Amino acid sequence: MVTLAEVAQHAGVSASTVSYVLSGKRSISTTTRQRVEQSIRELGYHPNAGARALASSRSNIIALMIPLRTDMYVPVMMEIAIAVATTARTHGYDVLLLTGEEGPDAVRRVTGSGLADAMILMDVELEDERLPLLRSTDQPSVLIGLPADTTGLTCVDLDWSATGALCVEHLAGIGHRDIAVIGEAPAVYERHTGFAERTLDGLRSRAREAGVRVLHRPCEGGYDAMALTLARIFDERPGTTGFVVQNESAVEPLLALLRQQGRAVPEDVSVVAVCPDQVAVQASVRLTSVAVPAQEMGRHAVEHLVAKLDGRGTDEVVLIAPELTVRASSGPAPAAS
Amino acid sequence: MVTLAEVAQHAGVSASTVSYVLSGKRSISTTTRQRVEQSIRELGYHPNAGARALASSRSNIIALMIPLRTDMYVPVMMEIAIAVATTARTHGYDVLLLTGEEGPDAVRRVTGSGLADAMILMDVELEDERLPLLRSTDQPSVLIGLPADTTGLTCVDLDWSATGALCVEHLAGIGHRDIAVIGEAPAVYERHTGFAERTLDGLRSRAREAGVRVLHRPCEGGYDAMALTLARIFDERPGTTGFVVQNESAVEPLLALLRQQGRAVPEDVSVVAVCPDQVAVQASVRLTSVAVPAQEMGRHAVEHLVAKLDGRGTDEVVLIAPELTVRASSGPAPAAS
DNA sequence: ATAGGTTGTCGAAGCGCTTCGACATCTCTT
DNA sequence: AAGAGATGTCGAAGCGCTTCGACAACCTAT
Repeated sequence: MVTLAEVAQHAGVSASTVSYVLSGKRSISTTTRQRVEQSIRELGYHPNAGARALASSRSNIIALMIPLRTDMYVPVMMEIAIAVATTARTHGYDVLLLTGEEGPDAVRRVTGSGLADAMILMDVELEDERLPLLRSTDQPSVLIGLPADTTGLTCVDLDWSATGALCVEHLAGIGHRDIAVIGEAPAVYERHTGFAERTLDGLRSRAREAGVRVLHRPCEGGYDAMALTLARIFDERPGTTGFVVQNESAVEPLLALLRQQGRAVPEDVSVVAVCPDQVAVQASVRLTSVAVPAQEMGRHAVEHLVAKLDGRGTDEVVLIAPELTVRASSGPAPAAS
Repeated sequence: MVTLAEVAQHAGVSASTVSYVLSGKRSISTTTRQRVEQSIRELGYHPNAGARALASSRSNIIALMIPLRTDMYVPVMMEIAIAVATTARTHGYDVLLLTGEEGPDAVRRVTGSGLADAMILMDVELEDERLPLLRSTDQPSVLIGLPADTTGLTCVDLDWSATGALCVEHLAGIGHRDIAVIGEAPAVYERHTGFAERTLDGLRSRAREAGVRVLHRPCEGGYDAMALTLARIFDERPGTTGFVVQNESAVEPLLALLRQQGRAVPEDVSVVAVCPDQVAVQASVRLTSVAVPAQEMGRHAVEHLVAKLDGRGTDEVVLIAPELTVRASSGPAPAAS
């Protein structure tokens, strides 16, 4: 293992000079710099992470807490995680993967041990039990998701409320009066996950304004659950012509069941999905959808965090504006018969 | 930030004693141990990760390299990643998330800097460019996936060749003579990803033995691609009655298209999928499938790695035996008409 | 020509921990 | 009763780096 001292010796300078070449925190003459860089290359030197962390009290690691649960759409999580990792690298940080398993203790452990310089939390609940810890520490953090009380926190999220409103707006705008919302699994609501509830709020308040009716039903993914849910919906509101789906694993079942029941999309019923674009275009009907901007969320989170770590940056809530793309699954409501 | 020295002072012992209490590397009297543990708790002490890494040259971090690509089934990756992270924690390790982006350089960086004690590599290609580096370093590593040459490496993987064989066996056993294989996206084969090619090998050699015909077609996921692929298959082999699908995003499109064409599953055609059980049971037809044991792979990988780090453990290739579960998508081949 | 500023380099201290050898006590043997 | 072996504790060295203050050496500007 090559050390700084060896590089220094090889280049004929002192250790501190090598350190300053590496960090750029003091000016170094061009000739010296080049000599040092040459030595670094020749010896294949890599600074030791532990020593660096100890001396500088900076680990250059960002912790990412992802949930264990699988009741949320996994590809979105993954996409965020990957965006976080790659963005972090461009700023010189590595990413430590923490699962929800440890719960709030993980926050304590990471903060206390200096393992990471900062954290990103996913799957935030409205009253998340990690928040008090976060507020009481001076370690920078960013939430992906919005808790009930955001004072003293930095959050990045899609504007779910606006997302819900946008869906209703679109459907109401093309004449639908009875809208059913296929939501996430019941457990998601029971946990009071922010995004699910906020979407619903947005949906409902816009519906009130637009004078349309909304029926919300949580739904586990899969065909059987969807069949049951759908039956109940048409039972209760036979006039339903618009669907909003916020549950990726319910999308395909819904389309298949509608088809099976002889309800044509978009002639008889319209469907708007809240899902990544990739899902929307790969479905059996190209779906009108509001995109979940997973990459953007991950990137934003890291960039805010890095800003904070650099002493720039402030606590703030960044809501990404939703965008609805009209595709083949929505159209004018059929004339009431 | 509480330090070891402060704990020592608080407990009225020397720093080294506290260290030995923590590590258990020397015997400590019960009374002293308790006093120290008490102090640790009272002060809320957490050992500093950097200092520890520096002094012990052990970071207690395992690096996990996951691919960037999204042409493989993401939930499986995620499941492995989560299994790795949770299993690692039970052994006192944290997980560093590396994306494929950096390529082989990431291996150099992590090895050289002592950031991680060991690595787990996913998405292994037959001639993976990271392998030479891995072989030339003494840092323990485990591959999830099988390269062409495994000498000096430890690998964990599903026995894909046996998986392919098993699928054919099942279909041939219930009378199917013409089998079509819907594979992963073409890019996966072009990259020479081990699992895809091995499955195919297993499929083909067993087919030869069983005297059945196999037609393999790579397929991007989604409806349009699947429609095209399916049309070509029936065009070339109208008598096809058995399908093997190794591409989660083609499963549902396939079922929908078959239904649409009036081919009943399993009466007219049988479908065997290679996918996680969850996908198999959530599909519109409960699928006969060979499970991809994602969790098991992740767990195994970590356990082998930890064994190596503890000085136990050897280089070896662990192939997990595939298991086929018969569900509702496969049945006797229709009598030839 | 000289005070005052830059610029580039160095030495040394110290980050918080692990670990080794030393040593003081005990507890058996014989 | 004395030596041998456990057992429990301590002090000190050192892991590889960052960073601070010091100080030459070189510029200006007067």
